[in-house]
Amino acid sequence: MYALVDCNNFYASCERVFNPKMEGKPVVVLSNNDGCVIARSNEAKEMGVPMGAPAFEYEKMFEQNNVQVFSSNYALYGDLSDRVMKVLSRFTPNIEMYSIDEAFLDLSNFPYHDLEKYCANIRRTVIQETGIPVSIGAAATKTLAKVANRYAKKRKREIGVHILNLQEEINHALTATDIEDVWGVGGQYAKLLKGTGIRTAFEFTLLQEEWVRKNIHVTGLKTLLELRGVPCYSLEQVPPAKQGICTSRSFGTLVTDYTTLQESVATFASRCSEKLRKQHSVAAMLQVFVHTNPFREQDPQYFNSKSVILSTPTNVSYDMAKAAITGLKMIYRKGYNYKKTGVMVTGITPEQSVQLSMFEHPKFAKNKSVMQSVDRINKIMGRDKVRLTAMGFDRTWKLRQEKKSPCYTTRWSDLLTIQV
DNA sequence: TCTGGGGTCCTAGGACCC
DNA sequence: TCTGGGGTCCTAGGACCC
Repeated sequence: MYALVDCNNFYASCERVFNPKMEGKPVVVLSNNDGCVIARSNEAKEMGVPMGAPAFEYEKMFEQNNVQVFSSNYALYGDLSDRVMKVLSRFTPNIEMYSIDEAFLDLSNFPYHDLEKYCANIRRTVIQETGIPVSIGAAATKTLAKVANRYAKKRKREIGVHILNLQEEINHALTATDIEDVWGVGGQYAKLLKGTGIRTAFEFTLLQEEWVRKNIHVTGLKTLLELRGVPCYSLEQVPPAKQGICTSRSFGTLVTDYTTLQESVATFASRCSEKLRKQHSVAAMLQVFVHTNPFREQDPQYFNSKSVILSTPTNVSYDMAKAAITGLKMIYRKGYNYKKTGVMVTGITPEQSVQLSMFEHPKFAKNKSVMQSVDRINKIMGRDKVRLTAMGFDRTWKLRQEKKSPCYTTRWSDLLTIQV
């Protein structure tokens, strides 16, 4: 049996932990740049705020209904996520941290008649020790555990736990699940399936395997089998090494000049290098992209990207920033309002197994110790305390974040004070 | 009239997830 | 005026190899 533990309305719940006045009130959290709604409390959902809603369209509605609005605070969410995962790890050694707010637990070794109690205990402990409410669904496959979790969240809100074990119960839950709510079925396939008369997860399980294989490919077939109780996905306790790493941002204001774009691109390249060093790997290729704002239809639009091959795979900030700037120079065009740039690195391999370039003088040891020192200083003194000049110092392109809550758990100056 | 067979690697595009 | 960011997998097609 797999259990899926999913934090309820995670970002919204995080905002409430240190601000209990918001209990029972509508809360929404916005994406970077305060752009879209990416998390909603139940109250906000019930008021009809859709996922992904542009914040500016709902500004009045938020005001009229006293909705608490927050910019996203990833330092806070990341830290609370770690705490939740730590609590879960006490209940089983076999855990897969699937996303910032979800974990699969392998409960195969637990006697089946205790499962409901055991899950209820997990749920109680998490909320008591972290303040984050969770829902738990358990079943024989991951996809069915997802179904069970959704069922627990929607129909058993008070209990918050649902176990799918008997075929009768499974069929009932599958019938109550719309096809577009199945894990692995997105908008496009849901449309296709509805076109052929399939509306629920249960109806989907009755389809022929060949048809699914042909029209929704092997991923669809795996979903079908998982819903029938045949496990196709196992627990991934050790996250596989990343194949690509990307850092990109939309700008708070539109950018037209080359220098500012270059500063942003150098910053993102440096950030990618940090991420690579953190996982002890190097990248062989770097891609830089720029684009204008597609929502401003009156503006001339420009999307472009350029790949740069790194002669020797690297994770050294200045090498990568240099490559990114080389690429940017090739695609920069005057006369556009740029909205977003980004840097992506691929061809990722372990640091220890780098193939040296035939024509380059090996200066690995030196670069490595410089980077290690920079990382160490920045860890103690704060991000970008030591930085590349190319990154600039003004950050005129920075994010808009007007409603960010304090970093209650990761910054001394933001520590909550209580007056008695 | 006829034109081999069996591969790999890379990229782009489309689907999906949170 | 204002519309996020970071990933995965699969397939098809082209270029290449012997």
